[in-house]
Amino acid sequence: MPGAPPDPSTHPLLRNLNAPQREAVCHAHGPLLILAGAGSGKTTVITRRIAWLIEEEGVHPGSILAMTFTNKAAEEMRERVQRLVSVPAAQMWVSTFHSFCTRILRREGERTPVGRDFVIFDPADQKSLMKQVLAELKLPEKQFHPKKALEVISDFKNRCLLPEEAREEALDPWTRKVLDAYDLYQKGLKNHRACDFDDLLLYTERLFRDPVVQAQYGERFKFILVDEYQDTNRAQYLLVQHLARRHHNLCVVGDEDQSIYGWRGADIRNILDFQQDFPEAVRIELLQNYRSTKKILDAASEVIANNSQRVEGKGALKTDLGDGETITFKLADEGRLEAEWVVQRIQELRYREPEAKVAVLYRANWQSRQMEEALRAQNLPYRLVGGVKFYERQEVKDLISYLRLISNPFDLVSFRRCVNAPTRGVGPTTLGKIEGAIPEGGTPLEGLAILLRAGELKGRAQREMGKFLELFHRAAAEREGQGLSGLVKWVLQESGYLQSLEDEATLEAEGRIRNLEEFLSAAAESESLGLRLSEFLDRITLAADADQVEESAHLSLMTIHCAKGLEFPFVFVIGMEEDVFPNRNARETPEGLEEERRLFYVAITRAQRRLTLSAARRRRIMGTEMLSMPSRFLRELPAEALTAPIRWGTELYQSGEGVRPGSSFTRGAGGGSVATELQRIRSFFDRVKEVPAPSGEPDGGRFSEPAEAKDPAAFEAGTRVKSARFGAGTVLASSGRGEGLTYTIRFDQGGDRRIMARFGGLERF
DNA sequence: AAAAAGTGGCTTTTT
DNA sequence: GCCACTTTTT
Repeated sequence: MPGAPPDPSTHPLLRNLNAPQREAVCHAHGPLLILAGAGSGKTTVITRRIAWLIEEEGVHPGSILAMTFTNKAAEEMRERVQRLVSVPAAQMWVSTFHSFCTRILRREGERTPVGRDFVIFDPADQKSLMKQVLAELKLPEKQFHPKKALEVISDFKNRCLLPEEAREEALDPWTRKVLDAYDLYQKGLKNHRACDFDDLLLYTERLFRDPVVQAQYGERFKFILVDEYQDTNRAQYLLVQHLARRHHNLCVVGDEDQSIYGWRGADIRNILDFQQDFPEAVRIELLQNYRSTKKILDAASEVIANNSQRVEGKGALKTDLGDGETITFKLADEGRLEAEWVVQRIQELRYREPEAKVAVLYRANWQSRQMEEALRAQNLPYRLVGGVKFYERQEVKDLISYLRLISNPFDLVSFRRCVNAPTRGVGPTTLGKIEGAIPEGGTPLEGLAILLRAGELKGRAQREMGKFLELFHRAAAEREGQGLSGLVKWVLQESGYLQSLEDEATLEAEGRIRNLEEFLSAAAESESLGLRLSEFLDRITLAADADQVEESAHLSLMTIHCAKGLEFPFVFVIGMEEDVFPNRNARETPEGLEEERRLFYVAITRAQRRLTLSAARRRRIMGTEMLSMPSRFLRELPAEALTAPIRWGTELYQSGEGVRPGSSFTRGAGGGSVATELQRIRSFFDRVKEVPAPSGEPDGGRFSEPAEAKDPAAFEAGTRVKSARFGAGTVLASSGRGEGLTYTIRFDQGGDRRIMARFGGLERF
């Protein structure tokens, strides 16, 4: 209570906290910005602050709202708060933005276009609907990729713009066409009574524009907390503004250096401008790091110092954990060898510390494959996070489509899926008839019933469709009668889906049955939590990769995005190569590059004791052998980070201070433009063939082997060539042979092209 | 209509 | 290299 500050040595909620942490915990009223550096005990501070509000300020748990980005983070937060307080914390609203919005829309949903019994479309459903839309608009998929269109639409939605509003912006003709698709896509969603992920935020934000609704929820949530504030997009930002307008008790926690979701519409300015939004805001910096040793932290600081988009006047992270080990870097000749080397290091580590927790981190999911192969070869168990998700497997999606159609009969996408799974003799023709028979504002099942009554279906289709329709009639009763898992079991039996898999009697079908059994136990678990069908469906489509991280796993493989918020004593970051990390698509713009750098910062700061980086000179990407160049981020590491200078190509390469005199590498990515930076790297690459590779170099020395060395006339990767049409360039890779021999060439004037040897008129240059 | 065989296209990152 | 999509065969 107000008055003399509690004695930190006696109050349990302040025990073992440093000064700024204590300040943050005790701050109750008014806007608060907590800049929480990596490993600064953020979660402890957040949970204790909530506990403080409840215990010391007498705040009712039901008037506290906390937003996170993953379900796992939400659950952890709730549990930890519960352990600190004496009253039940169940009434606290702790959830992801998306779950929060779902909850609101299910209460207030009669005011949105989709009502309250909507389904949530996952990306696959979205794509399926978008394809229909594009076909209807006669937009060729060649120019209008469904995925691309959806991305553009998602950008608009994240900025809270509906089609009509988006149209007011100055747009190129292509985007205008996409807006037509947006319009029709929204209508399609409405017909399906469906929301996509972005709609959840968009509709809720619209709802809160209504002063009455805003007052209602604004009054209710007296204390609002947003975690990972740097990752909020415009819609989330506005949502929070609406809710906080009444009480101004808004606490946001974040770290602009860990903003890595710009591609999903996150706007780093939200956190950079918080103090402008709330001039009375108190700002607290948590800079004491309790996770990593000094060398790791120094490396992180040096790397991130190259970014310009940062909070002004923020201090640097400190640690008391000692200098620790030097960061090491391994350059392997080839991707497979890189993976094998990492596995070997892990085995050595295991020998000394059998219980050591290790993570292998990478930029993109495809990089896990070689690691997995190498791990399997050594029989090392590992846990893979992300990749092909459980709920995206074919058989699981099939089963879900039944459940969704039971839950929401307007869902045509699900209808299309389950109507012929297992095969019931319904092809495109029959499906077209059914869809044509759907009455205005009716459901696909009604359409089917009409068709059957009219005797339009013959033979197998007629028999099977009769049974199919009956299934859904009986489902209503089943849904009441038995629990969730009972319903799932019933659907598996009655639909004949399980039977058809059993009949297949293949190894693959067996695996699918096992997956369905796993799904069944997921349903049973949700049932025991008292979830209803629609809530269960929400839960599984809003489940994130990061939710399945098992902290108990001894060896985890995951993307850096998935690793955010986690820590491991031993961390490997693989694939430290240009075009892999930083990713090829991100390096073109300064913002993209800065985000990649933040991603690297996140990767580094996951490590507690030892950080190991690795790269490969050569690797197969998309089936073709590619040469790689060192990631520019390697150069941004402190000079001593690389234990010894290494050779990459013909250059002597060392981090921190550029390379030996005369090299094309110089320091300072922060300064030069992207173009000059690229030019530098390109010229480095071009020099490769000019100098003969030194021999006796333990790391191999040679820049590369020819990708496919069989044709005597073939150009090796790295060869300078001239094309009549495109001028001079450097061979990056070759594929195919004989007539089909094709080179990938990076031309000096810009752009990579694939050119067939027999047409290209290529000559050595 | 369903299964098998062939072709092209392309991969960040995810709630 | 893999997967989604298309064409061919049954």
